[in-house]
Amino acid sequence: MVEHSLDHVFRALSDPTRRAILDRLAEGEATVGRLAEPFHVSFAAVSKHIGVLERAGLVTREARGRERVCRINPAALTGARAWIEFHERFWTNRLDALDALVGKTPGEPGRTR
Amino acid sequence: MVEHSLDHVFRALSDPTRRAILDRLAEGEATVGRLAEPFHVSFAAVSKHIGVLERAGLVTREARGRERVCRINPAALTGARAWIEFHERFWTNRLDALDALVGKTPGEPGRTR
DNA sequence: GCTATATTTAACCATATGGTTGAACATAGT
DNA sequence: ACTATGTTCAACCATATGGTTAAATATAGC
Repeated sequence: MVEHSLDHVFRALSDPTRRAILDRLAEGEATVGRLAEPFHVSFAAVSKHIGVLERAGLVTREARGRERVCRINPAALTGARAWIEFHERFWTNRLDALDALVGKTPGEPGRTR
Repeated sequence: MVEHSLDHVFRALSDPTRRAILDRLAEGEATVGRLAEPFHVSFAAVSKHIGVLERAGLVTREARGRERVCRINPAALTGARAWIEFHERFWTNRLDALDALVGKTPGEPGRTR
């Protein structure tokens, strides 16, 4: 429900390691330790990455004993998807409309007016 | 067409100024100069931002005389949207399935087993 | 050719990012 | 209580980012 800032969500998604962490989390919840295993970076680095994901609202960390269990929060993605969907559609329509207006089949490069 | 790296696309979208530039471009093509007007940042800064968007494949710059006309390239968004859609759906299904399995209505925090 | 305009490039600055290692903290297990 | 384990925090480093201003480049127009 919290409004997850597009800034943070997009930023979080822009790193391949973080996307891989999300991929892994998609297979089910996991502790930080297990999340770190497949990556060649240090434990602390993964912890930081998870921090970024957490701040973006994409994952939650729950203390379970001395471990921290991470889970995914799909809701945090809806804002980002909505933004993209809207613009993708809007732009495409716009460009189609322009092309229709000009009656343009692509390939008149350098039209100077 | 070109495979626009998710890294670059998400990164480009993570900045509010750049998203605003895209919004503005959605209203139609515009020169760098006109794009820079509404923003309080310097001309060069906007030029750089456009460079980022261009490298991500989100906009194209075409030289028209001494001006550069920027246009939007919606196709560059499809990869990002696909990623989000897939994961959003996948995760949601997963979590639903888990909840169904456990017959769990949320609210048993700190379950130690 | 000279000058004005549009844009990029270069040099620079402050801060953020992603990475490291090692210390600190919290809990499990003996 | 002690020790081992899981995780975070702190300090640090290199590089990237977003911003600036000033110089360089390219074209338009006289």
